[in-house]
Amino acid sequence: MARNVTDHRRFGTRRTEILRAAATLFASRGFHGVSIEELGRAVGTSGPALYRHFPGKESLLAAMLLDVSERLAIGGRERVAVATGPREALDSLLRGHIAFALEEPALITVHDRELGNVPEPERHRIRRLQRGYLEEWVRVLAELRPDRGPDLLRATVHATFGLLNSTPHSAGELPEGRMVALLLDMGSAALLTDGRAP
Amino acid sequence: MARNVTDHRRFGTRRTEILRAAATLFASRGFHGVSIEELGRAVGTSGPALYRHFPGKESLLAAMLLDVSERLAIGGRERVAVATGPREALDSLLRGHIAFALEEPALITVHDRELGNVPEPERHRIRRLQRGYLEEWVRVLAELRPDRGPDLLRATVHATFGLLNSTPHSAGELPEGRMVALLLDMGSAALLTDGRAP
DNA sequence: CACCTGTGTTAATGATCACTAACATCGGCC
DNA sequence: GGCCGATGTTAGTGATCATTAACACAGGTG
Repeated sequence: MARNVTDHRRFGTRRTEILRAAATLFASRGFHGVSIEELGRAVGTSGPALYRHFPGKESLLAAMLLDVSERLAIGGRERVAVATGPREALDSLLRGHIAFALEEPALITVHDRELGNVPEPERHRIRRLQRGYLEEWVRVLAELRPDRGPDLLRATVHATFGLLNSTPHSAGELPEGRMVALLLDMGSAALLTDGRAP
Repeated sequence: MARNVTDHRRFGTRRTEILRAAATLFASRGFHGVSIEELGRAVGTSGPALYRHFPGKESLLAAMLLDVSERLAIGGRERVAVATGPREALDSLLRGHIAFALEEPALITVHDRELGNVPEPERHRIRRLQRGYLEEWVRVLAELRPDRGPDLLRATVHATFGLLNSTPHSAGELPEGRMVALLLDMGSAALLTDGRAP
């Protein structure tokens, strides 16, 4: 039978709770460094209960990365669609990514460390989503830096992601508002530098 | 008896060979994702042979991270000592870090992911070395940006490390020379931006 | 009330892992 | 030539792990 809305919601809540707990554990000790038993304990059950929600440990990771990648990709597309010009679009992409990285540091960390542990059908989908998100940035940046070729643009965006995603590792160094401002400044500067040293 | 130079060299070579192989394996699958047997196979022996060189898996990781941290810290100190001014010092720090990240992507990756798996006496030493390296950058940057407080400077340098260390993940996108130039540009821009949007 | 579905439990099970034991080989040195 | 230290080997060993089996129980629905 088809599951009704209430069931979907309840199911989703539990699932989400597990994914959230798993994210922080995976982020701090790595996928292979966390046991099913530990994951269960983190949500108040014992290990094997998780198999009611995911067919296996790898599927849990896959679901997590798929969700992150989708949120980033969809968010990016929406922000660009709404913006009135490339400079505004880039600024919005930056703000969105920074907000995400500060709100969900564990997810960001797992997202760019554990792709290799996702089994193959899903890995490909995640890669596609990540690539789509990157290309969204590249398209915007291409309008602002028409002198640069696509490979250079991709590398530029990649490095900027590295900058923005480093937040989890320096968490707590600065109050959130100042961290947002700093990352925005540094990200813009890194993306838009024309190569002439100041 | 004291080991003579030849023995030291041979010993060092084998040890180094193991550490190098371990670095690439740890970088791609994580500390817990690689078995002793695999580590051995990667250097042409079988698993337990490694216990002739390291007392355990964790000690192997500790030796690896200690070595990286030392090389970075010592290299940084030397570069700053030799430079004639802060701008030159910063440029030299950037070039040194970029060269390291491009030459040893696996080491850089393991270096900022696996500290948590190092047992306690060594973990503390590694942290101290990492901190020393960071402070070297902070001291230099403080001279160029006297308006900024130490917390802001630390966060700035941290984010820059994130930018520079992202290279392993975007390897092969650009020929090495252009990658160096790009990272140098982006790093300088990120470190020195004055916050006024261009 | 009977049943089904969602969710949990504890107790295997077989694989894998880090590490140890016992033994082999080989090169240099007295 | 015999010893010894460095470096291997294979065969355990006990722990831990992911996963499965068998069962329990609650809530809603027929």
